[in-house]
Amino acid sequence: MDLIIVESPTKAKTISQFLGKGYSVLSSFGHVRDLPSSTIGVDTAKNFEPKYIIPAKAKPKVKILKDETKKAKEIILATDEDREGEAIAWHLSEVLNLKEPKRIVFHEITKTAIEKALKSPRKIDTNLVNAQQARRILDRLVGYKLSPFLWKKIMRGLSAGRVQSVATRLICERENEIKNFIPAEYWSIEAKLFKNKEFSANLFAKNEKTIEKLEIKNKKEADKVLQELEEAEYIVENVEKKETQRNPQGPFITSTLQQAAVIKLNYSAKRTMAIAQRLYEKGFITYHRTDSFNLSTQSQMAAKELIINNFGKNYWPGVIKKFKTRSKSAQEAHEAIRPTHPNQMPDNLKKPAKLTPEELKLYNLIWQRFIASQMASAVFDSCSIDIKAECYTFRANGQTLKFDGYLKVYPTKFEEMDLPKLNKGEKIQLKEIVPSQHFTQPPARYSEATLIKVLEKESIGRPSTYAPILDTIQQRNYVEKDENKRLKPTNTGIMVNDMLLKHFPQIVDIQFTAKMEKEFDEIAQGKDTWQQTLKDFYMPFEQILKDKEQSVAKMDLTEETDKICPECKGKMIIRLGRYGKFYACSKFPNCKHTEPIAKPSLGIKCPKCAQGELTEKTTRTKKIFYGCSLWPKCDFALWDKPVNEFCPKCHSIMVENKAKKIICSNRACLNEDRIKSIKKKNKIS
DNA sequence: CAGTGAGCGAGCTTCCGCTTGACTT
Repeated sequence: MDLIIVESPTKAKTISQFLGKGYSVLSSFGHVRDLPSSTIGVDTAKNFEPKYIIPAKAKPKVKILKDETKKAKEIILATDEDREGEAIAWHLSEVLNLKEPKRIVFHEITKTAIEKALKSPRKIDTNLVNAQQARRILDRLVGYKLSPFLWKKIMRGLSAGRVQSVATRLICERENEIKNFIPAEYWSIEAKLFKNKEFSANLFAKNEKTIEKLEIKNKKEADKVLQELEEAEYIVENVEKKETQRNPQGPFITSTLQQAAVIKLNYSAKRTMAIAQRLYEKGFITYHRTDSFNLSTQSQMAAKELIINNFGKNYWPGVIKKFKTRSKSAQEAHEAIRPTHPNQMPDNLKKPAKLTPEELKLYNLIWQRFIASQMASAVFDSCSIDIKAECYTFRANGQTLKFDGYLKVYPTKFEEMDLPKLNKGEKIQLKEIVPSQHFTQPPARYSEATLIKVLEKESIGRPSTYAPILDTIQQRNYVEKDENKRLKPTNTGIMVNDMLLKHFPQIVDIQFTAKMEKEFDEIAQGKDTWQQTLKDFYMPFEQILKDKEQSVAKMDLTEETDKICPECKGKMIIRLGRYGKFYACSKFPNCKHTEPIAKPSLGIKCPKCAQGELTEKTTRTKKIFYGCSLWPKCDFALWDKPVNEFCPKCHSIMVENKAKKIICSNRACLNEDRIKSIKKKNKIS
């Protein structure tokens, strides 16, 4: 029996179905070795020698692989064909002590692709492995050198890294643009016209021979134009008709799926990935962490058949549509995200409910996008009419849908406007002329969707990390979501960004990753060594770091207050401790008095001591809970937010749970209800 | 579920990219 090792257990399962008895297929669950997390694990003095360990989490998996390796005749490493996959293969061969490992690759999980791959094994690509090592070690050096710098100069627990620091920077800079934005006034002038039917045209140019673009900056200018138009005749100057096409977008890849799910379903990137994971495990979609638009020929033929059978021949474009990656850093180890069986229509999955509602919604989106990608373009009849009035030109634009094409399956918004049939020289009746004042708008804060788009464009982060990046910068409290789920920097985020921007501009440079990616490519092509690349980066970095540790002062984060210390009558100040801000006496260490900064009371008397009031508090891990203001005298506390109501049955205080339902805070009382309701249900069925 | 800062010095915080559970409500 031969042993094949892949990265994902679901992939292993699928492949073993294709191959049958002669093979055992197991998975590594991603990387099996890494640098230790407790120390830097890189000896910069010894040519950047890395120290790899098997993380505790990976140990049981590695043990299984070791045991199975002993039983197997031949070991075949079938990890993904990209930089990380090659490195995983190498780490596996090291850990499992493989003398001559066979390495195979495939880009689609189909029987033919795998059988073909098995016929042409190769050796592990050492250059590609070294490119990965350079990437890994660079990230470790940046992260584990800059973070401690921030601990020393700002406060403990902060972090910096090649990816998270740039993501934070983007959000901070957008906020600055918004803050510094000066709105500019401008005016538009619309003519409501009539010829057989009403339509409207916008003023856009003056002196049609020279075509000056017209900018109206204020009311005075607008009034002047209106005055000049008072006696004007409106005459058709030009009519242009043409057919325009709208082409379908490519099938989803991780980044575009996350963007569409935020916009169309209001799912966060994290939630989207969790749902996609389940769809993948249940066998409904192909792998969901990918940067490739490739589609298996099989799937495209299935799409063709489905399109022709369900919508008709004219909805099939006549050729198989292929989409190319725009991103230079794409590694294309997988297919695009598509339904594994295109003829599994979302509507047919509703009745015997194999999918949860959210799974079905996401599956539907993936299915539609994939099928649409293989469909014919939509066709519009568009028309542009120029109308002259005095020295001014108005333009009316119209379009009507002639053929819906792919829009039948993947609908997007468009406006239709049917203009009347007009001929050059015709005179048009003016109904009304409408001037309106506008102001230019500042750019919008990033949403998860728009930030991921920029990160991908700049080659920062990978499909497997877009969602975690968003989590990290929020968990570190650099960024938070506003009421519209848009990303805005916190004070901490701004502080850290300012510090990094001022002292380490080369690291938080938007281009930094792209530059390093070029270097990694050189290593992968054998044109440069990984040690030299790291040396070129690290030598100057180390020197700058040394200088900055000396020259940069620790930030003073204490704040003055009017509060007087009840013990020594000294002034109280606000200090920043491990668990956030607190009041401390300025006479410290002579006076050790401290007080927590209380959140406003909820106006509810403590049900336990009847003296204190309930207030919002936070645990050391920053989780919110509600406790008595007289702590430590009274230890009453709740996780859920209390409301000023009491349980009619047990008289405990009521709380609002996460589902925003008002329930009794007494667990025993609640359990009684739950048991009752379960019994009721059973009776009915 | 609840503590904090100085300094002493111990022990701890931290990166990115691959992959999924095992806890409990």
